[in-house]
Amino acid sequence: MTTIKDIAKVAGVSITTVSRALNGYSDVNEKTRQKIINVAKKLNYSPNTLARGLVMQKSKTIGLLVSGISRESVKDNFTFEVLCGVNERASLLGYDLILFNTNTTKQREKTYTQLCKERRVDGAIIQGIKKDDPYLTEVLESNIPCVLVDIPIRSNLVGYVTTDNKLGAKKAVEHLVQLGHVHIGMVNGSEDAFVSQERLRGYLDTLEKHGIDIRENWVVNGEFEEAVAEQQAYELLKNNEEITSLFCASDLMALGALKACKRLGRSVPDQISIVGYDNIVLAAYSSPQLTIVGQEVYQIGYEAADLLIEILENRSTNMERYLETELIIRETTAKSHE
Amino acid sequence: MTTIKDIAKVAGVSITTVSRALNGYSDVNEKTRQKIINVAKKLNYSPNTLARGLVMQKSKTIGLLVSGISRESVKDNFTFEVLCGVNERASLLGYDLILFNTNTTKQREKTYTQLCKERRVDGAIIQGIKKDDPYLTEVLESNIPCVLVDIPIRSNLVGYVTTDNKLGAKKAVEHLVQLGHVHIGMVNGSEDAFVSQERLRGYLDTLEKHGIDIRENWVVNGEFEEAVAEQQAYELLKNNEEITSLFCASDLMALGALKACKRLGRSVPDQISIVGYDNIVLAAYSSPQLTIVGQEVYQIGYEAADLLIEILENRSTNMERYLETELIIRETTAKSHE
DNA sequence: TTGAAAGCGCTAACAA
DNA sequence: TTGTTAGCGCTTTCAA
Repeated sequence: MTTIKDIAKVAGVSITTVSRALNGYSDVNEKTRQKIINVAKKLNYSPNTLARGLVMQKSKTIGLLVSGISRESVKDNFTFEVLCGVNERASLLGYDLILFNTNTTKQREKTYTQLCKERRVDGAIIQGIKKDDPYLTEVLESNIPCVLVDIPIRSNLVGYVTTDNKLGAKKAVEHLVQLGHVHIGMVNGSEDAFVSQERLRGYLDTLEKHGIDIRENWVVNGEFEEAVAEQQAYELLKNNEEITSLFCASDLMALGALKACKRLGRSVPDQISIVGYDNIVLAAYSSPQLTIVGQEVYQIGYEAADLLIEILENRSTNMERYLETELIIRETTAKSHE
Repeated sequence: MTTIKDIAKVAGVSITTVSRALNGYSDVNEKTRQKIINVAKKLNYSPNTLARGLVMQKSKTIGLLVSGISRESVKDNFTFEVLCGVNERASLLGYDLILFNTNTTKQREKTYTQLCKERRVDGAIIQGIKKDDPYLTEVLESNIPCVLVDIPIRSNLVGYVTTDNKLGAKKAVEHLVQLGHVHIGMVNGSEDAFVSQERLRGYLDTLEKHGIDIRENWVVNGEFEEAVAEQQAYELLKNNEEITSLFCASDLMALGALKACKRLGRSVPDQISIVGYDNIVLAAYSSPQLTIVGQEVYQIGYEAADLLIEILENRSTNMERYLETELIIRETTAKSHE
C-alpha cells in the first residue's frame, strides 16, 4: 500500500511537502505540486483515513444508530427511508456512514458512548429508540454531537429533526370529524415513544375542541407492530360497537386494524373509517388504500444529516428542525352513517 | 479522552502492560490485570479503533457498496433486506459496517479500490451493480477480499452469494405451463444484470422443453423499475393479444405489469396470469396478491457477511453459496382459458 | 511478568 | 517554499 513516504521518495521531496501538496495548501510551488500529484497517481495512492483521523482527531464519519435493522422490521420502510436520506446528504458533504446495530444483545453490551468513542465518529444520528432507553441519557451526558430523529431533546450538542406530531394527529382526527364521525378510537404506538404522546395529545385536543366525549379505554397501544395492533383493534372494535372510526399512530398498525376489520366482518370504509400515519410504501398498495397523515421520511433523514454536519462544523444555527405533515385522503375514510 | 497512557500512569505500570492486560494476554499477572481493568473502568476508557487499525493493518470494518440507497429506490426492499442480513451477521462477529454510496456522482469520482483503501476496510460486500460496471473489474484486480451478491464471479479473494436464478425462472414458467399457458411473455430486468440473463435462460429452456415456440419480441426489459415495466408490459400485451401470461424478473416489475393490465382492462388472473420474482413485502399486499418466486433476501445478506468474514479470517472453504428459491402461489395466476 | 523503544501513516508546529 | 521533528494511540518485538 502506497504511503506519502513512498511518494516523497520518488518525487524527491519531504513527506511534509507531499502532505501539503495533496491537501491543497497554497504554500507549495505549483510545479512541485504537479510532480507530486503525478507520482501519487502513478503509485496509485490512497490516503489512509485511519492515520489521518488519528492525528486530526476526527474521522469524517457519522454513526447511525437505528433499532430497526432486524429481520422483523423489514416491512417498516421508515428506517430504510431515514437511512437513505441520511446517506444521501452525508455522502454529498464528504462524510461516510457507519452503522451501529442497537438491538442485538451483542451490541447492547456496549454503551452508546463506547460505540461512538471506539470508532471515533464525529457525531451520531439516532432513530427509533424509546424515551426510557438508557442510550438517551447517555446522549445528553456524553459530549458527542448528535441529532435525534423524532425525539425533541436538545442541548448545545444535541439537536433533533421531527414533525409536529400533535398537529399531524389533529389533521387526521379533524378529517374524521368533518366526515361526521363522533365515535373515534385510537390505536397508539407505545407510551414510551415521544411521537405517541404527541399524537395522543392531538387526538384528545381535537375531540375536546369539538365537544366530543373522551373515552379513555378507546385508546389502545399497538406497539407499532402490525400484529399487536391487529389484536388490539380487534378487541377494541368488538367490545365497542359504537366506534365508527380509528386513528392509528402508524401505517403498519393501520394495516393491522384493517385486518381486524376484515376478521370482524366490518367493511372499510363503509362501516369503519381508518386513518394511518407515516406514509410507508405499503400504505398506497393495501386494499383499500390507506388514508394517512404522511411525513417525508426521506427528508427527515436528509435534514438530520444536514443538521448534524452543521453542528460538527460549527455552522449550527438552530438545533431544531420541523418538517411538514400532510393529510392524504385515499380509500379508508368515508362519511359516517350515523 | 482516556488513553492507555493515562491508565498506565494511574495504575503505575507501562503502557505495554496495559495493552496486554486489556487484550487478554496470558503473560500478565492476574493482580495487575485486575488493577488495570479497574482503572480503565474508572477512567471510562474506550480503545481507539483508529489507532489500533493503523498499527494492526486491519479495521474490523466491512464496506457495504449498494447502489440502491437513493430516493427512488425506497420501494424496493431488496436492498434494505440484504443490508439487514449483512448487519446482523457482521455485528455478531464483531465487525462494523461502513456504507458506501455508489450512485451519487460525488462518490463516483472515487473508484471502488479508493473507497475501500481509504477507509481501510477489511473487505467489501457489493450489491446491485451491473455486469458492465467498472467497479466489477476493479474488484477482481484489487486485492481486497470481497463478496458479491447475485454476481457469480470468483477468484481467490472474491466469492459470491446467489440463488439459482435459472432454476427459479424455471419454477415460475413451469407453473404457468402447468396451468395450461402456452403464450407466455417475459418482462426481464436489464441485459446487463447477471440475474436477468439467468432468468431469461430459465424461461427459454422451459419453453423449449415443452415444445413451445419462442417469440423473441415477447421478451421486454423493464430495467427493474415499476414504471418502465408498466409501459413495456402495456405495449407488449396491447400488440400481442394472444399472450395470456407474463413472467416478470422482479416483483416491482410485476406490480408494474399489474398496472398495465388494469390500464388495458385485462383482468388478472382471469385473462392474464402474472408471476413475480423476489418476494418483496409489497408483493403480498397488492391486490390481487402476487404469485412469485421468492428468495430469502435477508438470508442472502446474512450469508454474504458470513462468507466474507470467513474469507477474512482465512477459514474460507467454499467461495460460492447458493440459496433456495420457492414458488409461492397467490392470486395472480390461474388456469388458461384457451 | 514487565518495560523500553520502534513504528503504523499522517498532520502541523517550527525552523530554515 | 521546503524540511525537521514531534506526536496522535496503539501493538509488538526485544531485552530485562
